[in-house]
Amino acid sequence: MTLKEEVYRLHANLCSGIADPKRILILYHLADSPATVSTLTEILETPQPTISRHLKILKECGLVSATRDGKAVIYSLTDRRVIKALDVLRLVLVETLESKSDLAKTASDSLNTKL
Amino acid sequence: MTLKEEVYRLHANLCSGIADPKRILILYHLADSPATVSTLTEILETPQPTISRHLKILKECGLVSATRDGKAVIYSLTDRRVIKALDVLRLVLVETLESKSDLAKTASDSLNTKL
DNA sequence: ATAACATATTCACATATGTACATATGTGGT
DNA sequence: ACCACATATGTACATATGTGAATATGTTAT
Repeated sequence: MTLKEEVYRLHANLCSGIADPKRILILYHLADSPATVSTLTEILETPQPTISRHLKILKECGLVSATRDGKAVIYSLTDRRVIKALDVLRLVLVETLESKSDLAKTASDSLNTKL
Repeated sequence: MTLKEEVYRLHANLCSGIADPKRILILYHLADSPATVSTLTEILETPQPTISRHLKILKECGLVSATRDGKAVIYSLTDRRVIKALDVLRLVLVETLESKSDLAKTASDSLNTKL
């Protein structure tokens, strides 16, 4: 594999880190403020092991970082620019959807307030 | 599924559109200029059916659009902001890698010239 | 050391994804 | 109609990914 291919593979790997609905939700929650696994488990109403595994993936991508505080492990966003990039993609998504279905219309309404 | 979940699912689907090395390469090539399937097949040295499939996925995500010109089908980038977002992610990736391995150093050198 | 809590990992399973090969569809020229 | 070229699709296969249940690891307090 050439260096170029390797770099693009790494880039793809980073992108696959943000290619899951739960992980996007996690990232947006961490954008507001750092949080523990328990907190995210409650907020996302998802089993704790599932949250842990998603966080592990995000950490391996370098998207989040973890610090231990006693029993709890606090996860926080490594770089806020990732959220900026996600917002751009979201906007493009919304504009694409707007020219399609009814769901899109409703979805874009609910999203425009956040962007 | 709630609307919120649905929107995040769609967002994740868009992200998975850019979560493959070959598709990222395709997007960057289309960023330079529109191209046909044949052209991309030659440039990426990848079987034509594979290229067609990747383009289909990118089209379904709304990331590229296709227009037919005689026998050829010309694919082009739908929205350049996607490249902007990818560049941001690439930059974050490079900075993350810089604090890790030797590959990272070389990779970041070769990337810095492009960003 | 033990108990209680927070987080991480293992396993088994279903589903999704990428690929190559062969083949089908579509388009223009003769 | 036929042929040649460009693109798309069907099939089969290997690999990757997400999930829940059970369990393991780590941390603090007593």
